[in-house]
Amino acid sequence: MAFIQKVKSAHVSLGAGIDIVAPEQDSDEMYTLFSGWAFRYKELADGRRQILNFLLPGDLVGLQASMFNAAQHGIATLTEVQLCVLPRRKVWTIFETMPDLAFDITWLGAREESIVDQNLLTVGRMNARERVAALIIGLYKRCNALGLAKDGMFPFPLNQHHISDALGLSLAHTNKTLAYLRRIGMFTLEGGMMDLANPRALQRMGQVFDAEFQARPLI
Amino acid sequence: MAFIQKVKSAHVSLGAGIDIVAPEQDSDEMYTLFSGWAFRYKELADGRRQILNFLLPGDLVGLQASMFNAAQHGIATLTEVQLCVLPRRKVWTIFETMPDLAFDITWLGAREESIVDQNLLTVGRMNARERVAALIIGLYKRCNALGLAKDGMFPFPLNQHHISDALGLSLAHTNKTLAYLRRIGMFTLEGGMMDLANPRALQRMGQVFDAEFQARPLI
DNA sequence: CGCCTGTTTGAGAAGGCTCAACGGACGTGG
DNA sequence: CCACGTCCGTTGAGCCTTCTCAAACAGGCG
Repeated sequence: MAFIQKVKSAHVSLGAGIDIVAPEQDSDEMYTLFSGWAFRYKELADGRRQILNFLLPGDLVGLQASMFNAAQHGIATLTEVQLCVLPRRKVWTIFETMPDLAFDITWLGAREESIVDQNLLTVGRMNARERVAALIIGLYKRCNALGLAKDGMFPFPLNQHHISDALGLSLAHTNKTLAYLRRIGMFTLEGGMMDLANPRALQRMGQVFDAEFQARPLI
Repeated sequence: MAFIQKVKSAHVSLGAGIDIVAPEQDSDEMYTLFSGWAFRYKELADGRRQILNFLLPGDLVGLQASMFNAAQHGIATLTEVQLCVLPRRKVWTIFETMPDLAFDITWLGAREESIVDQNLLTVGRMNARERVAALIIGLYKRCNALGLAKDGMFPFPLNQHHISDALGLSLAHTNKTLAYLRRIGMFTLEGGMMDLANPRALQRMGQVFDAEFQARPLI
């Protein structure tokens, strides 16, 4: 967030369920997410969709797009969103004149990759219950770090379609798995607020380790 | 590779099947892969392993590790390997004094993430045959770009264990899927060399798009 | 020769998928 | 005010892809 404050320029507001960057699009801007939720995704030709990771306030939007000629993925909003715009050519200016900010950009990129890594482990090697647990607890921890959670409660703007596409499961099976976790009392969800009765138990089920992403001292 | 040449300092050689960075390890160095193959991976407590991506010559090794206090993943060699060492504190020096190289580091990080993105799509949304095809064709294309492939032939140092751990499949099913692809004449494999009879057909099966990773002009 | 690593194959089980239908909440238009 | 469409969540039946478990085989090496 400190990073955002420094580079802040124009704000842009967008509604929920909108594509910020379409797949294959040649976007000319990089953004930073100031408020709201978004997600990155990829699609196959026949429509199968995989959500790569969710973006929360403070995350960089479109770093890849600003490095390559065409984005390899799409980005869409989950809620209303406020973006801080960063014109692409300014990225290079940052590298030239503000090495500490350039370092922050790289750091944010590395952190995002680390999240995608974790998602790949989840999707590749966990069963349905573990996957759902890992997703919920992962988002909970990120909300917690941002001060958006309070004793087990946090905003949860995903629908079951998003969950299944993030976890590589079918919609029907996602629903049944959620029903199971709800039945054994792991959570309740209403009005877009998730309420975790026992985060520790959910964390065990999701096999999530504590990754803190502490910045290293630079020297 | 141009990047490597500029930062080249000490060379290190390692044998095959060795951990460069163990999970959770606090590594003090970043490397760049000069020759040979390696891979990044994550493990669950009970031993299930997911390979995140494969590293070929020119790839950065341990960028995440150099940004965070503890690596969130392990890195191991697949073949004999030559590394160029880059002490961690020198990373900061690069950002301070060589913005173009700093940009290259960020670019390489973004490209690696883009590969992990693709792997997540593959593992999350493709069936076994598509996954194997996507893996083989993906490695083929990377070898091609490095000049390591010649009319459908390229080095393939993975065993079936690596393939199954990269694709989120069981060893047995990986074997049967490979047998199927071999039976219908998609490839032959002997002595660590993969020979693709019909790369186009394999590419269709793997639903792999052409991602070229062209660097954007900086301004 | 025996052992180890890596590959192959089969039988049976099961987790997850597909297809189909239904219900509730909400918004829109007549 | 009601009829209708749409979005989202729910549920059931049956199938099938993939997994687990087990055993056997091939090659390399001490």
